[in-house]
Amino acid sequence: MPFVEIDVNQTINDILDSDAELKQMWNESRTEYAVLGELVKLRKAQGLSQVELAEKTGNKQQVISRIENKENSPTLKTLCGILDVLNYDIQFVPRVQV
Amino acid sequence: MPFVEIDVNQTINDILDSDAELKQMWNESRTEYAVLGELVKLRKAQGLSQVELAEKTGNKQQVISRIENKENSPTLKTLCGILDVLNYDIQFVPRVQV
DNA sequence: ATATTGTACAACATATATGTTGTATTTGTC
DNA sequence: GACAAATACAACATATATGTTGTACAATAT
Repeated sequence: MPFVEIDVNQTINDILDSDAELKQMWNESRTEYAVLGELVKLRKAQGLSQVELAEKTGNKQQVISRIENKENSPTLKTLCGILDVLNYDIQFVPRVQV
Repeated sequence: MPFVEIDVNQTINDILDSDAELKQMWNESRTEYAVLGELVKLRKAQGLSQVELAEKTGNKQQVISRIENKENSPTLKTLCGILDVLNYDIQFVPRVQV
């Protein structure tokens, strides 16, 4: 099969523009998913497994997994517990133009 | 009654140092409470009432109240919904020395 | 004083996050 | 392939966030 170049973002935008309801769902979860993606990066950057992180935060590996896989939306309490272990803080910053 | 100068932080530290269990609770909620405090500031800075913010986010005024008063720990979904309305993003930053 | 607005509180139902246990699947290494 | 570690999945119980309605309380303005 020959290579086919696609612009993923453009493709996503096309799809979203064709479905208002889907677009709303997308926008509603964009911020949250970005945060969770960062969280996974932080854990891996510190060489921690889900099991290790779970032990340090007093959670279960399964809980970490569900959060990282966006199956659950963690409470701020849980999120802060994780960030405490990773030695990170949360900051609110004015949104920049997308 | 004459003025009595006290160092609030020192007083808090003294109390916490005398009760290990209390100290743990304090540390566990410090990060979360700081975040929620910022959230209230952002809302007020934009001149929004709890009712207005609730309408814009699709939540109830009572929910906003419980979050701001630290009675509930909001889900990341709820938090991001609020920040979307306030036009703010979440950033993780390495913790600085307290 | 009355009215209005903003916020807090209370009780209960529902939705969802977490706890728990067990296991399956993936990934990497030998 | 065999093995171990890491991660994902599944089912169920419990804890807690949110939805909902009603109301109380505080502050402010008229």
